[in-house]
Amino acid sequence: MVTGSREDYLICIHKLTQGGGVAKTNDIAQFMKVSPASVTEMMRRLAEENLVDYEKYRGVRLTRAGQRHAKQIRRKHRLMERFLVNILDTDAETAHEEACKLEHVLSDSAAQKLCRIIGEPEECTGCDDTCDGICVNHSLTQDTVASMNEGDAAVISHLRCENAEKIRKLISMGFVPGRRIVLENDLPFKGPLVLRIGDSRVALDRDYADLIFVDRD
Amino acid sequence: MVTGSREDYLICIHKLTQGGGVAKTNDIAQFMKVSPASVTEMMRRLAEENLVDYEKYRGVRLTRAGQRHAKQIRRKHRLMERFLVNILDTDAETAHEEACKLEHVLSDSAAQKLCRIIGEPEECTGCDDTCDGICVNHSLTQDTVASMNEGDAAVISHLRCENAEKIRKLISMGFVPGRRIVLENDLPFKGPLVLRIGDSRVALDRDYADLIFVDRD
DNA sequence: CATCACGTTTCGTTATGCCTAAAATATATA
DNA sequence: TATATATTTTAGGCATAACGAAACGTGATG
Repeated sequence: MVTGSREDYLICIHKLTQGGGVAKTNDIAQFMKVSPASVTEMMRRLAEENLVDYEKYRGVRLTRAGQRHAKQIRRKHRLMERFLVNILDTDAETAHEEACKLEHVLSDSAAQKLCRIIGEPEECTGCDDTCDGICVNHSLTQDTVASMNEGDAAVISHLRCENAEKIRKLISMGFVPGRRIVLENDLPFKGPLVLRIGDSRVALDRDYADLIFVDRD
Repeated sequence: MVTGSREDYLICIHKLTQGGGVAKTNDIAQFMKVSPASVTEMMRRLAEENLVDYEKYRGVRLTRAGQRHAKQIRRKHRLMERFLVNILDTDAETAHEEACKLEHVLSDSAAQKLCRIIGEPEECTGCDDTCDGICVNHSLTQDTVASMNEGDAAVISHLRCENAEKIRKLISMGFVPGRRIVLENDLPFKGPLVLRIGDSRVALDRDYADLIFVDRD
C-alpha cells in the first residue's frame, strides 16, 4: 500500500522533474520540509517498490508506475481544490491545504464523478501529461443541451468548465451528471430554455445550454 | 493532535457506549479489528490526553472532550456519506467506506459548508446526542419561502431535511444556501410558486416552500 | 475460599517515518 | 591534481501503532 506520506513524495518528485531530469535529495527535502536523511530513506523504500528509479548520490526520477500514481493524486488534488472553491466557496489557500489531505483519501470513482460535475480544469486541456489516460471527458459525447429539440429527453453526461461561477450555478440548478432531463420549452418565455429535471422545471439561460453535455436516448 | 487511528477508537467507544455503561477492551478490539493488546495501549494514551476515562480491567468511557471529538467526526462521516450518495450518486456501501476515510480529513469549516448545502440528516432532528452544539441550523432564521410575498427578495439560509429525495430535488433546482431569490409569481400558473434564482426562473411546488429557510432583506 | 477460565495487561518486537550527528561521496576551486 | 566545500548517505534514536506470548486480575463455580 502507498501511504499518504509516500504519495506526497511521489507528487513532490513529479513536480520537481516536470521539465525532465532528476530530483535531488536536498531539493526534495526542502520541498517536503523534512531532513535530507529522511528523503534518502524514503527513496530507498520507494525504489524497492519500483515507484522511483534511484541512484545513490545521483538523484531520483519516477518510474512509469510512480508517474501514474503521482498524476492520479495530483488530479485528485485539483478536483478537490476546485470542488472546495467552486462548490463550497472556500478561499483558495484553505482549499489548497485541505485538498492536500483529501487527495490521499478520495477514491478513483468518486474523483471520476466529481470530474464529471466540475469538469476537467484547464490543466487538462488537450490531455497533457498531468492527466493522460484518466480524463473521461474527451471520449464522451459532443452533444449539448443546445442541440436538443422541444420534447427531447437526455441524460446529462458531463459539464464544460468555462468558469467557476457558471459551473456552480449549473450544479445548484440540478445539472449533475447522470440526471435525466427533458426539454419542454412550452412556457411563455422567449429567452430561457425550460427543462424538466425529475419533477421540477428549471428555466435555463441559453448561454448555459452548450455547457451541458448530454447522452441522447 | 488526534490522528485518524485515535479518532477511530473514539468513534468506536462512542458507538459501544451509546446506551450508557463502559466499553470493554475485547469489544473494542473486535470492533476495530485489532488485538486486545493494541487496545489497552491505545486506551492508556487516550486517557493521558484526557479523551477517555479508563480504569484497568474495568472498561473505558469517553470524557466530555472525547465525546465532543467523537460526535464531530461522526457528523463529518454522515455529511460525507450523504454528499457521496446524494450529490455524487455513489452507492450506499461504497459511500460509507469512503466516508470512513474522509471523516478524518474534512475540516470543520468545509463540513459546515457541506451541511448548509445538503442539510442535517434525520439523525440530527431535535439535536440529539449525535450532533449537539454543532448543528448550525437550529440557531438560524425560521422564515421560509412559504412566508414570502410576491416581489419579496431573500437569501437562502438553509434547507430543512425532510427526506433525502426532497433535499436532493431542492439542491438540484438551485436552492442552495447563500443564493438570492425573488418570489415572482407572475407566471400563468396556479399551483407552483415561481421564483427567480439569479438569471433563471424556477417553478416550485408549494409543498417544498416551507423546506427552504430564508433571510429576508 | 481456593481454583479455574476468561478477559486484560505487560513485555519484547516489528514497521513506518521522522530526527541529529557523523561519515562518505561528489563537485568546485585553487 | 589536490583540497575545500557542499551534498548525500549511514548510523543510531525516538514516537506511533500494531503484533504475539506470557503474566496478571476478576468473578464464577465448586
